[in-house]
Amino acid sequence: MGATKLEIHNPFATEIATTAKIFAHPARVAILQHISQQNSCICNDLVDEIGLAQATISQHLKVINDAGLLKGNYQGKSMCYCLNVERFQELQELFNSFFNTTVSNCC
Amino acid sequence: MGATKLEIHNPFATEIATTAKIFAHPARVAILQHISQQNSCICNDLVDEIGLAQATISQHLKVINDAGLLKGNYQGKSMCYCLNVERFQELQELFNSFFNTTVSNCC
DNA sequence: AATTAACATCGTAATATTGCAATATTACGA
DNA sequence: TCGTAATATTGCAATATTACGATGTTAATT
Repeated sequence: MGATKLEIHNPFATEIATTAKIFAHPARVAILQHISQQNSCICNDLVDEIGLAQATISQHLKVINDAGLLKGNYQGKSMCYCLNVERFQELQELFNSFFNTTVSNCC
Repeated sequence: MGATKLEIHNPFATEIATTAKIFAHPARVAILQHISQQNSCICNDLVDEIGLAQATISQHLKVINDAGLLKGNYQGKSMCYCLNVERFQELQELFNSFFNTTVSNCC
């Protein structure tokens, strides 16, 4: 008991929830904001900027990356974390389709 | 260790994350969808519809209500859970302001 | 007043998430 | 190739979330 009963919910609800989870932590939102504001690709200063340990930042980046929200150069010392704008807009549209189909019918 | 370090993040990131958490569970998304699709105010069939125990549904409703997303009649046998559309649209705009200010500058 | 319907709340168990130290791994430069 | 910088992964510990049974609350009905 206690675990999320994912399987019982409809696919759209599950998709919205899964997407929302990406943004459900301030560190991940801050990371996305920071990557967006950077003119340079070298984003190894996220640790200083966000104020969490390197392992923790790396973990959050993995969540963001697994969602398909990053692209760029992932090799060596000068890594590059850039926003995958196409994917980001996809998620925005997904949210908007949820918001726009959810209306009030009573009261 | 392990707890979310909420206080270290910027207010906007925290606000986005807090809002995202509301939608970060499929049951809550499904509840919002169902309330939206109902023509009647009497929403006591959520338990049958969603497939979770009454206590669990009530708990999720509390999260949704605490976010200001519900309005209606909360007394006695004929309760009414209706969507507070104004608040819902506020949250949509909050998300969109995040999406629209987060862009890609490199790669 | 007692009953009942419809929820809310409490207590607790199960699971998920977050955070970090320690330890890989990877690629570049000397 | 050796050292180093930059990041990923692993292995916990701490905390948060989810779920439900049991019980409390509230208002309409009998």
